[in-house]
Amino acid sequence: MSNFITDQTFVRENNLSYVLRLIHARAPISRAQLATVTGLNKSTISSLVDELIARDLVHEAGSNSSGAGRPATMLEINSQAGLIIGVELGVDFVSVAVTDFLGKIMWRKREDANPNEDQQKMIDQTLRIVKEAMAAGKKKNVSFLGMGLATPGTVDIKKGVLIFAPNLHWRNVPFGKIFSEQTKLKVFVENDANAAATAEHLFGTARQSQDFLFVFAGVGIGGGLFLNGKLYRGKNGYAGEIGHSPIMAEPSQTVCHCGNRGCWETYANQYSIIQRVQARLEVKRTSIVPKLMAEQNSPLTIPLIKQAADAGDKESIDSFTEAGHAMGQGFAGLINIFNPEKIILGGPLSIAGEYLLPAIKETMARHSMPEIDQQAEVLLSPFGPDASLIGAIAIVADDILSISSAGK
Amino acid sequence: MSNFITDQTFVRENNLSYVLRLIHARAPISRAQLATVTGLNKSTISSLVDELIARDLVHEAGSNSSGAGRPATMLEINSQAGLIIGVELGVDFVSVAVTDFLGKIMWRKREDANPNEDQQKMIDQTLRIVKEAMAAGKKKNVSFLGMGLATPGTVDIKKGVLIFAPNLHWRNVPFGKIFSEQTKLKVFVENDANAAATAEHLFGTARQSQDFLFVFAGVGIGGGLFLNGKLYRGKNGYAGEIGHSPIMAEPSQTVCHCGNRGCWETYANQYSIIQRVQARLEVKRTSIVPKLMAEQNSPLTIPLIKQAADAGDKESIDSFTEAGHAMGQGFAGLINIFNPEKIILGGPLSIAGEYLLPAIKETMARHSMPEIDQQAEVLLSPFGPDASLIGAIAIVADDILSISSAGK
DNA sequence: TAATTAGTATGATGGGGCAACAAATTGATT
DNA sequence: AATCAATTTGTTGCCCCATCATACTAATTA
Repeated sequence: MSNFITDQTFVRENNLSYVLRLIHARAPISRAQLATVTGLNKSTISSLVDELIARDLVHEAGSNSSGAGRPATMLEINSQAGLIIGVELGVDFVSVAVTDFLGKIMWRKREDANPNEDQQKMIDQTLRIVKEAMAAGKKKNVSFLGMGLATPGTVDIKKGVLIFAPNLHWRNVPFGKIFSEQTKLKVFVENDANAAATAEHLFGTARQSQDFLFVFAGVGIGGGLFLNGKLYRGKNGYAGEIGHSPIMAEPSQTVCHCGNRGCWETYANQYSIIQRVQARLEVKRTSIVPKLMAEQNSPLTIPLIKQAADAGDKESIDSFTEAGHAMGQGFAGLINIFNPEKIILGGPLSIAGEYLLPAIKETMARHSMPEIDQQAEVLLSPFGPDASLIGAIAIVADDILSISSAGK
Repeated sequence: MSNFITDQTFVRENNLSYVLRLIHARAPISRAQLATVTGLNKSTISSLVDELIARDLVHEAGSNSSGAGRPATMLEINSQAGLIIGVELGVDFVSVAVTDFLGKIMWRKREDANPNEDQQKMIDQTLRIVKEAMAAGKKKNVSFLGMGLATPGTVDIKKGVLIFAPNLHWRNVPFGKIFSEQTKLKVFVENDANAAATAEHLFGTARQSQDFLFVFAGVGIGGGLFLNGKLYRGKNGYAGEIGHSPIMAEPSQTVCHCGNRGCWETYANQYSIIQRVQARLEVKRTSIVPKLMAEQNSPLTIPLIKQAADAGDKESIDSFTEAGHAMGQGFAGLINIFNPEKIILGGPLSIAGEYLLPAIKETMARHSMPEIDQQAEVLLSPFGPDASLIGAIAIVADDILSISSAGK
């Protein structure tokens, strides 16, 4: 306690937010149950709920008579409180989605993109899709609550500026300003892994968790650290660069794009898997991978390897398993450091979760302290490769659930 | 915001605590300055300060007239608020200290001990020294505020029970119960690295820091994680086992006592340094280390190697440097993950800080992402090998600074 | 003596707590 | 079938006590 000054306004907003989040996490729930769970007086709960209903964030939804006594009026989040636009700027694509307040997708679109070509072009492309999304949303008679944008790299969330995205080769892009001017919406910008972690907390497998890690595996490996019940960002918002911890998974050490050797992510990112498959193909010719590539006129990609693995291709399965072991080594280190309730794997690589997870768990168990390992659950994100897109939605929803627009 | 319910009592206690900590960190300070810094109304500050003075935690200390206007009455912590007993249970020693409320040592004693021999014997030994300490403290006319105990291993701080200390081979020791029965004091039990981190936050080099790491280097390497302004303990209080992250510092991988190979601490703990010196001695005979060992009739220890290094002994200096590089590799990983304001090195090994630090910084810079590294400061704990002993004091002081005895 | 800064006193506003009450149901009794 | 007690839900009115705003007193300098 005691990192900030409080007053009665804080008490009110804090309790409003607490109750609102409880309803979000445990709906349907009655006023009486809320009073029991929070320890607040029944009359206080009534007053808080009245205000939430007046704000159109909550509504009553029938009554529930179980046993003797007056039946309870159940409360739930008003999914029609407004629409949310989420944008994920990936390394080679743009995804946009429109959801209701509960994260249910109403509309979505994904386009390939090339950030290396021209920054302005990619921003224009994104703007165009966002405007399509808004047009689609306007057909419902509900207003927009805001827009969220998730991107790899470090972000100044207060200013809404992307500071530096190594994989995009972008620096100092004022996304918040650009998109709020064009959409007239409140725009939130967040790191992709942090956004995904928020999505798990609000909509996914970490709704009750205070301490969990989200591992975003794709071109690189990024981490969203949810600690003591909130995102941990570190001094400058750089926290979570878990991919660059030095580990030794194999004798040969690939040079990481960060310039070092032995970075964990060089053994476990999507490129490492493609390389593993390529290396196997040179030795062994029975794999169905070349055939699939020819049929689909496609380069060697993770979805294609996954497809091959599903068809029983040993080279593909083995490559995933190998990468899974490398991942597990990193997970072990994380578990020793954080003693989290959960580690959730998401991002593009997570589509191969069924092949990665057993290897991850095996190596993790071998390399982490037994007392800690027994406590930690490893899970696949229910949002898979869309984790950060849903994350972009989640950071908007989270702001509203916080009540106080001043944040913190 | 919004991890807990609040009410007016919370507001009062929180603000009392906030103001008390401000006075602790920035004394001497006036009411007017407190009002400016906190943003609270002048009358509110007056009321809070009155209560702190009534509780004997703060007192007025002269006035300070700078420029025009009525001179300010300066406030400071009442160092005579009471005495604190701190106990550090090390792997092969027991240290006890008595300090005033500001952590100033009034009395201290250290004895060798052997935890492998007999747990009860070591507890009895500790109790004996604690009673000596209390007798010494009673000569002043001030009462005791409480007792803190720092120990390696995982701790249930609510119950005051040591859950498991691998280095001591102890399990489920109810220190809180044992010592509070014998001393009639409120007893706090905490992990050694967490305690040391608290000491840095209250009395040391991290008084203004919200996000910093304490690295306790000795028999093992443990970490105290101070994140978002408070200690992070993880799901079961196991967080901070940073020593068991798998890294590759050298080709040969020593087996760690945790059973794995390649753990960071096996390359950087005190035993690794002793081994490095021993290996060098076999090759080269000019070192003064054997002479020192003979003169002092001492085995090869870190203090002895430090002594040799101070006398210019190349083998000793090189051994420290080599271990420093291994440490730096681990530090780099930590900085990438946490983006902390500071990393503070303490514990037995820190007496060789002047030899370790340059190597640490060099390797750290090479293995961490440049943007992050430039932000992180690496420091030696001002308490050196006593970091956890002062930490035991600090956890008692911290509880009092929290005002609310219900904690949180 | 005016200007300036420090600290205090008083009443206002509005949080949550408490206790009595009203509302809506079940189920046993008549 | 009608009634009444028991039970649970939710509301109302009053209280306590946070901080705030304002006006005040206090102590210094120029």
